[in-house]
Amino acid sequence: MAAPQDNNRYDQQRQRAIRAAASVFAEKGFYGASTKDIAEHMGIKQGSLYYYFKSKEDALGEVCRFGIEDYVERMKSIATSDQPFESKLMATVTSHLTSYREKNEALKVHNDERLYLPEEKRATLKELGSSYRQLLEGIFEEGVASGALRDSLDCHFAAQAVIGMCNAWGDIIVREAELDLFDTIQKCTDMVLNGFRERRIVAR
Amino acid sequence: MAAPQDNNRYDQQRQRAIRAAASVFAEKGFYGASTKDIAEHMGIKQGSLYYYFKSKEDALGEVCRFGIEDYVERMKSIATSDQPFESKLMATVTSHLTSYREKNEALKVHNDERLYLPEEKRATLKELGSSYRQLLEGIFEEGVASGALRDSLDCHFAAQAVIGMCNAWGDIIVREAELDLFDTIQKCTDMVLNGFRERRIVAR
Amino acid sequence: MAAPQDNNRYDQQRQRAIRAAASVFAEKGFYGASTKDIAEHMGIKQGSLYYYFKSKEDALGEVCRFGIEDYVERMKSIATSDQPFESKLMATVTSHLTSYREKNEALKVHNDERLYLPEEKRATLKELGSSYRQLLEGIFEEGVASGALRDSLDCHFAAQAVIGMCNAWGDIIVREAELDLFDTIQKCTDMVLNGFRERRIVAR
Amino acid sequence: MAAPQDNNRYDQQRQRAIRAAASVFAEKGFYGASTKDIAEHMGIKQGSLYYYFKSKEDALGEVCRFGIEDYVERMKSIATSDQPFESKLMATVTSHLTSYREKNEALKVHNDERLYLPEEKRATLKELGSSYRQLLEGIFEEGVASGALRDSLDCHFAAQAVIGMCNAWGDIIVREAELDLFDTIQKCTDMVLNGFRERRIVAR
DNA sequence: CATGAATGAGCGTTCATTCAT
DNA sequence: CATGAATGAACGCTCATTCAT
Repeated sequence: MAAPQDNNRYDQQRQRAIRAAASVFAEKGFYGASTKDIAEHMGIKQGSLYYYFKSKEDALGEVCRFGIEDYVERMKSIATSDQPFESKLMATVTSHLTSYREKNEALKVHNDERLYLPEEKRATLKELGSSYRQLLEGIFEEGVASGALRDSLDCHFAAQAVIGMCNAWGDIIVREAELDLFDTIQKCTDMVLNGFRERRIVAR
Repeated sequence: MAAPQDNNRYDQQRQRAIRAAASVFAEKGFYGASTKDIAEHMGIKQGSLYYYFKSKEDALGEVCRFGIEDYVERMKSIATSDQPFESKLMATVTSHLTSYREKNEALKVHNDERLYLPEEKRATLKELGSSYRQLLEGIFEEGVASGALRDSLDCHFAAQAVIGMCNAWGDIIVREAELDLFDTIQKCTDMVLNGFRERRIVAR
Repeated sequence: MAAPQDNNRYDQQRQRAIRAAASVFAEKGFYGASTKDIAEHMGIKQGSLYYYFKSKEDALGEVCRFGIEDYVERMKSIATSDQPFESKLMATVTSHLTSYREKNEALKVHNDERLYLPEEKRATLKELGSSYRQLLEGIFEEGVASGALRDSLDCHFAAQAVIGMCNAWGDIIVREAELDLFDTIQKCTDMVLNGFRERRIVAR
Repeated sequence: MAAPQDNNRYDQQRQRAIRAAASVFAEKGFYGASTKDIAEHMGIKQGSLYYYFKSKEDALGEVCRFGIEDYVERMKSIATSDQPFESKLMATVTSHLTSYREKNEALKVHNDERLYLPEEKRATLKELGSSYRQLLEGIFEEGVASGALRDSLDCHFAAQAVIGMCNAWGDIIVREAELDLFDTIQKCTDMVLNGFRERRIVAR
C-alpha cells in the first residue's frame, strides 16, 4: 500500500506514472496502449518508464490495485457509517455510478482490463473485489436484521446482483453522456428495494 | 440462420473453429488471444485457421454472430406468445441465462469484445441488440397495461436493467460452472418483481 | 526442348499451363501472382498445378525459356535470311518492338521477372540471350564487311546498344498505347544508322 | 536536398540503410528482397530496420528518391551552362552513366521498381523524370537551332532514346564492374551523333 | 488425374524491453 | 535519472507445397 503522498521526488513521479497509465489504459485498452503512449502522456521517453514499472503488465497491475483500493475504501466508509440501511444502499449505488461518470479511470481499467493480468495478480485483486462484495453483503445483512429486508433474502445473491447491475449501468453511463445520473441511481435503488410489481405496501 | 449442424466436413470444422475462438476470446480477450491460441485450442496449426476465417477480426465477428443468433429469435417467440407477464419475464431470464451455458461463452464475447469489430459489423449487431431490448420493453409495457406492474414504471429503464443484470450473471455463470442456474433465474425474476424489501402485499 | 506439339493430353495441358503462367506472370509479376491465380486461369484447382510444374519457380523458368526461345528463333531466321544489312537491322528492331505490342507475354516475363530465378537457371537463359546478341553482332559484322558500316565500329557495343534501346522503347510502348509503332521503328533504325547530326552524305 | 553526410549517428545509419536497401532491391527486386535481407546487408537485425524506415515500401521510396535526387539538378546545370551542343550531350551521358556507379544501384531500383510505390509517391518521381526529359529535349532543340543537328529531328524521340539507352547501359554497368565507363560514354555519344553507317561528312 | 484440406515456413510489422552512454 | 538505439520475440497473415482420398 503506497502512502498517498511520499515526499521524495521518485515516489511523486511514480504516482504520476500510475495516473498516466490509468488514463492511457482507460482510453485505449491495455493492448491498444503502448508504453510509448504512457511515457509521452507524462512527458518522458519510452525507455525511462522502466524506472517506475518493472513491465507494462506491472503498470497494469498497479493501476488496477490503485483503482480498486480507492473503491473498496469508499465502500468501507459507507459500511461503517451510521446510517439506516436504505441510505447505505443508495450511497453504494451513488458511489459506484458516479465513479463511472467522474472518469475514475483506474476503476474502469480494473473492470475492463484486469483479465490481461496473470492469474496470480488477478487473485489479489479478486480478494479486494471480494471484500467489497462482503462489505455490501454485510450491509444487506444489517438490512435483514433491522427488518427492512425480508428474512428470506439471499444476501450473497443480493450483493452480487447489485454490483452486476451497477457495472452494467456504468457501461451505459460511459457510452451515453446525456443520461441523467441521479434518476438512474434512484431507479436502481428503487428496483432493488421494491421491484416493479404493482402492490400496496403496509409499512411495519 | 446457419443450420446448427451441417453435414459436410468443412462446416463442421468451421463450427469447431467458432467455438474455439469463442472460448479463447472469452478467456483472454480479443487482443490477449492469439490466432495460435485459437488454432491450438481446436488442434490445428495456426495458418490453417485461415481456411475457416478470413482474418482474426472475421473470427470475432463470427463468434459474436453465433452468440446472439437465435437470441433475438427466442425473444420474439416469447414476446408474441400467449402467456401472462410473469411467465414472459421468467422465460426471458431463463432464455438469457441458459444461453450462456449453451453457447460456449460466445455471448460473453459478444458483450465484451464486439467493440473491436469494424463499424459496419457492429451496426448489424447493435440492431439485433436494440430489437431485443425493444421486445423486452414491450413485454414490460404489457405488464403495466395489465396492471401487473406499477403505472409509474419506466419500461425503458426496466428493460435495460434486466438485460444488464442478466449479462452480469452470465459472466458469473461462465466462470463458475457449479452455480445453480435455476436458482439464479428464480432469484433474479423475484428481485425484479418484488425487490428485496420486507412488505405486505395486498392483492388488488 | 519440348516439341511444340505433343500429341498426348498431358503435354497439351502442360502447354496450356505454361501459357497460363505466362499470362498471369506478365500481368501481376512473379510475386504478385499466386499459384491459385495460374490454376484458375486455366480452369483447374491450385493443387493440380503441381502435375505440370515442380514448383512455382519451375513455372517461371519454363515461361522464360519458352519466351526467349521464340525470340532467338526469330532472330535466327532473320540472321540467316538473304537480305542486305539495312533490312536485317530493321527486321530485328521490328521483331523486337512488335513483340512488345503483340503481347508476347512470355518474352515480357523473361525480361522483367527472370531475376527471380535461381542463379543456375538464369545462367541458362543468359546463354540464350547471349546467342541472340551474338547473332545481332554477326549482322553488324556483315554490315562492316559489306562496307555499309564503318570499319571502326565496335560490333559488340553496337549489338548491346540496339538491344538496350529496343528494350527501353519496349517499356514505353507497353505503357503508351497510342504510340505509333512503325514510326518508332523507323526512327530507331535511322538513329542507329545515321545519328542525329546534320551532314551531307556522299554515297559510295 | 538531404545533405550527403549528416554528422549525427542517426542520419549516418539511415544513409547506410538506404544504400543497403538499394543494393538488395537492385539484386532481388522489391518483392524478392526481404526486410531481413536488407537488415543483414547492413549488419543489424530485421526489426531494427523499422527505426529507419516506416515500412518496406517507405524504404523503396527513399531509395528511389536517393537514386534521382541531384540527377535532375545536375541536368539543370548542364542545360543552363554555356557550352556547345556536343559538350552538353556528352555531359549528359557522362552524368547519367556515372550516377550508376556512384549511387549504389539506387538509380536502377528507381527505374525497375518504382512502379511498386503508391500512386502518390510515384507521381512525385514521375514529375522529376519528366522535367529531366524536358531539359534534355531542350538541349536537342538548341542543337537543331544551332544547325548541329538535322532540322527533321524529333527531339522528343531523341531525348527518350538517349535516356532509354543510358538506362540500358546503366544496368550493364551495375552488373559488370570492370566495364570501361569512359569508353562507353564516348561510344554512346558518337552513336547518337553519327550513327554507325559508313559515310563522308562534308562540313558545312 | 484432380481435389479439398492442411501444413509450415516465411513475411512485414509492432513493441516491450534492455543497456551503453 | 534519462535517453537513443537496438533487440528479439511475438503477431497476423499469405501461400507454395503436400498428400490422403
